[in-house]
Amino acid sequence: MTTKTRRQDPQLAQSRRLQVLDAASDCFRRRGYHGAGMAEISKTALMSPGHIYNYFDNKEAIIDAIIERDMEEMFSVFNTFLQAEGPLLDVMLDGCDDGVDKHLDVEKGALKLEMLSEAARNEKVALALQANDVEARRLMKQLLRRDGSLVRDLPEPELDSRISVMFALFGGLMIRRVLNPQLDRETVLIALKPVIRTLLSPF
Amino acid sequence: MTTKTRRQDPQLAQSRRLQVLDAASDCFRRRGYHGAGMAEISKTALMSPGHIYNYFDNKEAIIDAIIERDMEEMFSVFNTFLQAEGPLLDVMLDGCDDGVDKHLDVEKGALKLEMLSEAARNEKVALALQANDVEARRLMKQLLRRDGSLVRDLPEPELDSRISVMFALFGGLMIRRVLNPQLDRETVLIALKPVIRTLLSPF
Amino acid sequence: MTTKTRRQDPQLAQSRRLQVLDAASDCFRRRGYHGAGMAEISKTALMSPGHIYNYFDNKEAIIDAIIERDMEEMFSVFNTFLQAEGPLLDVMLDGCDDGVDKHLDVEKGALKLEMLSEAARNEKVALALQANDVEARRLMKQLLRRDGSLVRDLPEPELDSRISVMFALFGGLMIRRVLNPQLDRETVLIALKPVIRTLLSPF
Amino acid sequence: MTTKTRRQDPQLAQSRRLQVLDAASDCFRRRGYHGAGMAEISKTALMSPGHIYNYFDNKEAIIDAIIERDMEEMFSVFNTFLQAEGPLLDVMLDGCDDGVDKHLDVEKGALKLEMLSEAARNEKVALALQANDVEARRLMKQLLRRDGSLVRDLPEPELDSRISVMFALFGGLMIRRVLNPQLDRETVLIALKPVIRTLLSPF
DNA sequence: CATGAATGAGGCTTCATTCAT
DNA sequence: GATGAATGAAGCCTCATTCAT
Repeated sequence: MTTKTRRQDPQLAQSRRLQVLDAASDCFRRRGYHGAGMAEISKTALMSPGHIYNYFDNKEAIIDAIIERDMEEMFSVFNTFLQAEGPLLDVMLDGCDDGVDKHLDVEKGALKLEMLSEAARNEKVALALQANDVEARRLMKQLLRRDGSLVRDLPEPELDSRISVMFALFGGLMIRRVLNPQLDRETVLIALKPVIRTLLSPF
Repeated sequence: MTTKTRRQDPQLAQSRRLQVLDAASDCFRRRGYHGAGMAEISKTALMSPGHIYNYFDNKEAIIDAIIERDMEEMFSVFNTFLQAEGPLLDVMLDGCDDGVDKHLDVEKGALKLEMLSEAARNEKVALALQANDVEARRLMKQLLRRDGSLVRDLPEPELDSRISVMFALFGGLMIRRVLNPQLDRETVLIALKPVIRTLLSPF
Repeated sequence: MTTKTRRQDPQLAQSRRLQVLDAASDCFRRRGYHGAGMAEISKTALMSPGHIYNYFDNKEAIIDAIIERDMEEMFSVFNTFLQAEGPLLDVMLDGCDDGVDKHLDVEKGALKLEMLSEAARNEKVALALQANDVEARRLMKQLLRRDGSLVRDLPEPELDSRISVMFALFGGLMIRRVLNPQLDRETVLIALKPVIRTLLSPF
Repeated sequence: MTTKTRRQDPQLAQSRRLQVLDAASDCFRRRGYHGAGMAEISKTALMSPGHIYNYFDNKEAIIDAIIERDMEEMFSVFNTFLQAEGPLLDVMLDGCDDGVDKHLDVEKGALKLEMLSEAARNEKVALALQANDVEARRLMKQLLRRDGSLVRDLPEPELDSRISVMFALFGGLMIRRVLNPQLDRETVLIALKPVIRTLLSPF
């Protein structure tokens, strides 16, 4: 039934790719990109090392794919915001809780940090992440310029700054989590919301 | 000249250690912890690979020492703030420029990110960084509680939150730099200063 | 149509074998025995990798079969000579042009050299090639002993020597081609024909 | 005594390089370039695999060095001829015996064939061998043009042809040896010398 | 104190071969 | 008969670490 036939099944191929991606994400998170060996990844993926190379050209292609997957996930989050009704400030403040949760997630954070530090020495990874970020900033700006935003008429550079600071804030939470594992969502939110309010209102 | 005894010159030993630390910082910055080999470090330090092991047990011990040194540097920054006169808000807003500069520095950032992602999988590194952070938060709180602070009388959790958010903000700048290399200090400051003002004033 | 029985069609089997042999010859020529993978061969043969193993036990069996086929081809060349009329010297000199062409052919040469160097370490290949050579020398001697040969009455060892030298000469052309790709047929023939004349006349 | 000191000893380095070269020649001969693994080479060289890479960038660099070594050996042979007195024909006929011996040497031949077939698919190896051959032909032509040569005044293309044929002849002996291991020097010489005489005299 | 030659485990990747379908 | 997904041993190479000098 589920396994109809094995002959050139794109369904299967896709599922195998995901298997590898999941396993690799896991391993990179736990051991880092360099620390995780293909052997471990293949074992985690319940697949022979050699077979992984039917789906990915090499180890780097795997992290590339992981980044791409991340991108898609992020876009969907932005889409949620873009489709939300009402004043932007409220929408964003409501979204804060989830945003903090996501960025305090220790597992996701470790993987993201791993990719970021890999980017510092791996041109290709850097470019992928940067392309991703360009898009994220574009979507964010769209959000800030839409109806119901208190900052929709501010000049470009000021929006750029607000976006950078806001992104820094959330990105920085991943770092906080590593440096201060006790940090919890509620604590963060106390000061975070006022800051978000500042960033989404004219100064 | 100074103590001509041949055996164990602690002066020399210390200088040799620093030589290695400087070289290693440089290499880790450029190539990352895993990317930098002992061979390269030893060449940069003008010292044989073997000899490095007279000062450090292994590669990991080197990054531990670098972290420790980083800590000391950070404390001196805090001391500057603690000794500054006048209303805290002004002191901090003045300090912002330097703070942004430091956290946008691409080289330092790369090394820091490297250490952070190493922390995710290396208990010892994690503990060192966390200990450092505990101290940093303690010093920061001291700052917020001192005379001339508009938030000195706020309850503990609220201060904790403000500190975490502020730290996240600056830490996040390192990430921004990787994801958006064009980002410059002036742009960041536009929105950053209002945010700092928010964080240092009662809501 | 021909014998519609589904099971074991020797006709088809034979054609499949040839398909593989042609593909493999091609691949070995281009990439060498070790350089050509079964994947490439199977793609060239328009056949799945697994299916090849229905016709050949393993990769080595393929090169064995190729050698065998080469042998047959060579015999047919000799037969042409054996059936030619007229004084041997003339026949051979006429055949020279084709012989040079064949041995300067870069593709065939690459494959032959491949097999020769494989022979140096692969007993089975060596024996096949040697058996082939024994037969070639036998046919050559038949040629030299026939009517119209100026050397037909010379003692055995002398004929053996002439044969060996002549074979060395043509074999060596394959090597020349690798070492001196500019070498062309006309140039070779200038000195080759006098040498052949020497070899086919009493000293 | 022999081991004066280990500090940066170019003597030692050279001897280590040769150790590797000898071992690799041996292994390539026995197993072929692809068949011989670095592990086997390192074991044969009594040296760890890793250490080999202190002397050679990679496996290919080893075969390059072997080819270079071969070149030098060949040049010294030509020098012997160039320095010999008397009519060229006599010099060469005298040199024949050694030449045949060398080209019938089964070990050297296997290695040479290996390199030749590797050249068919490895550009760099091919270029090295070809450069070598250009030089060999140049030296040979020098020989044919010198005093005491019966062919010194022949036109260029005719000399080129004679050289190519002569080189083919000797190169072909390596092949003969593989295909006909019984072949011995004396047998070859019977017909070889008249051929050489033909090649070194006007037709 | 200092060197750098030497080691060898382990990393990524390839590829001949198998087998369920 | 035929497929191609899957295996895993083995290949080349790197690099942290050791040790004789």
